[in-house]
Amino acid sequence: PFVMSTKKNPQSPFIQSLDRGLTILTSVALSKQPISLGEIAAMLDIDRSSAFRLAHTLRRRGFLACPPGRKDYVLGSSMWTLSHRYDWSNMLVKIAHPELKRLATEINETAHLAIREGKSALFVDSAHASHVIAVSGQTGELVPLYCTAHGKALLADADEEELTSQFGSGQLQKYTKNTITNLKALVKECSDIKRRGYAMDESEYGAELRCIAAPIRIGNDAIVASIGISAPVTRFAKEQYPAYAKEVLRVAGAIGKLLSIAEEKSN
Amino acid sequence: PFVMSTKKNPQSPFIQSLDRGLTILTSVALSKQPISLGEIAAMLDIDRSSAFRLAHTLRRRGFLACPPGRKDYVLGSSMWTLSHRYDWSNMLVKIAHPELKRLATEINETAHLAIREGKSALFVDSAHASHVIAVSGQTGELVPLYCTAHGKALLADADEEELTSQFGSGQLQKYTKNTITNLKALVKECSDIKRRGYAMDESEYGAELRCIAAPIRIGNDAIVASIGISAPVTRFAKEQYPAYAKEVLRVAGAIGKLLSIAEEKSN
DNA sequence: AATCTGTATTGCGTAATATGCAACACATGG
DNA sequence: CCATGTGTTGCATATTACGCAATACAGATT
Repeated sequence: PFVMSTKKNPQSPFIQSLDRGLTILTSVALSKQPISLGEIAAMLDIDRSSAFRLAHTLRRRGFLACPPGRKDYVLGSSMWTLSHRYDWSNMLVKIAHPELKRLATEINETAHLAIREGKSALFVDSAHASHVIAVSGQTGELVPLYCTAHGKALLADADEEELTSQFGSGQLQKYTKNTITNLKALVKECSDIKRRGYAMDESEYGAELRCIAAPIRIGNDAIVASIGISAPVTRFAKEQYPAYAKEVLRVAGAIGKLLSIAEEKSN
Repeated sequence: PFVMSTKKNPQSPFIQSLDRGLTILTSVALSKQPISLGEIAAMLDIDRSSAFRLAHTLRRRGFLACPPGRKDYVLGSSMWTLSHRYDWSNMLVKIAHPELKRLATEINETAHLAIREGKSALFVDSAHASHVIAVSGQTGELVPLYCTAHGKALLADADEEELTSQFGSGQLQKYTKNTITNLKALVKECSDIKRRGYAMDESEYGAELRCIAAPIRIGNDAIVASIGISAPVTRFAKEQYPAYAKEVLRVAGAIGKLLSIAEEKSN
């Protein structure tokens, strides 16, 4: 039980310096403060000169930048440009659609896929069931975050501070008699959702409409989307929540895992 | 359509394999299609095996991913996570604020900094002049993209296809008698703005308000924000547009350059 | 099925490359 | 002014990543 040998691992050939560069990138991105060369060197346990050359290469390519005047590093513009040029929702839709369809078929109700866009949730895909009376929520529609199942699922990780900065501390707009209008109540609701894993919408935005949604997480961490099913209260009884929750959670987990097929296979 | 600069620069020491990895990352991000190993190898003019090891390392770290079933590469979840965890607007504000203040002082009117958030422009910072009657636009306020100077500046690069997918092909909401409600007209307006470099708001959203704004570009390319000045028509005459434009363009360019201090200094 | 073609993946020797050391530059603060 | 902490560069060495070639695997063609 000693020495972690990065020596012979025939399963995964990896390029040391690239790997180190990516470690730097990750650390800088996750840190709220600019990171100095010394910290980088210490973190990787390498010489300062090596750290400098790596950081310098990242800077040349615009992945890191130095705040004007200072000499430590922050994330550069390339990260912004690249991740914005890339059509994430398209990729999400492509990967998630089969699962979305399976969910809709299994429950036999309309299933939706949503992402966050500013203060709203945006439906980016849906799969309809055989029912004639489909739920209104169309692909492309924007709905408020604080009073829909998808929206609240997307907010699951938000704390009071974040919610306040998003919605202010005043009253929220009331759409139906069930709409949460109080920020404190919203904070509680979010923490419940986070613990429970899924969010419910008891006609809080659209009348006579019930919805259940779960956040889709990358690496069991960052929330990137939500998936759920909606139906008129006439077809979707309160008693069905537990059964539907099970399915929705399973599918949300499955999609999250699919999105994370970044890591190598098994070895 | 890739551009590789193979220029040698003995002054700046850079790590070959890291640089190659970043090139791969960039290419994959900018390509609409998944990229195969062969293409990567050809692009870098290296052996397939080397390309494989680089790509494999990127995949291990989640910067690249393979679409389920397929064996070519798309951008991975790490890029999304990292760039979203990072507080870009905060960095933008920090870097741009001194320039924003100088602009406000020079023109002696309120200057605003905005970013795009979904279908709206979001004011993230402002600098006020000595005038008592300040313009309403407060930091944190959301305004429509298609009928404000900041919004239109942020849309400058959008083509008809993108505008249609954002606003649909129907009529746009009319706020004042000057509001552009026709998509065709908006397309024309955007191309004019792109050519001219700045956008104007002739009381198209708020009555009796004039505004001029210019897009802030990273590397003279991607639009990341907009900067401009606003004032009541009683103080901001049409004749002042050219003079104000000059200042706004200069400041927008300066901020864009500051944001791009990713590259090395002078060498 | 068997073969073939193209691609992904792995082993290995070698040479190029990244590394640590040490010297140098540069700023900050005493 | 020197002291001390950074960031930066030159250089020799061995570690590292490279290309080659062999192997594995998948899809199409016969």
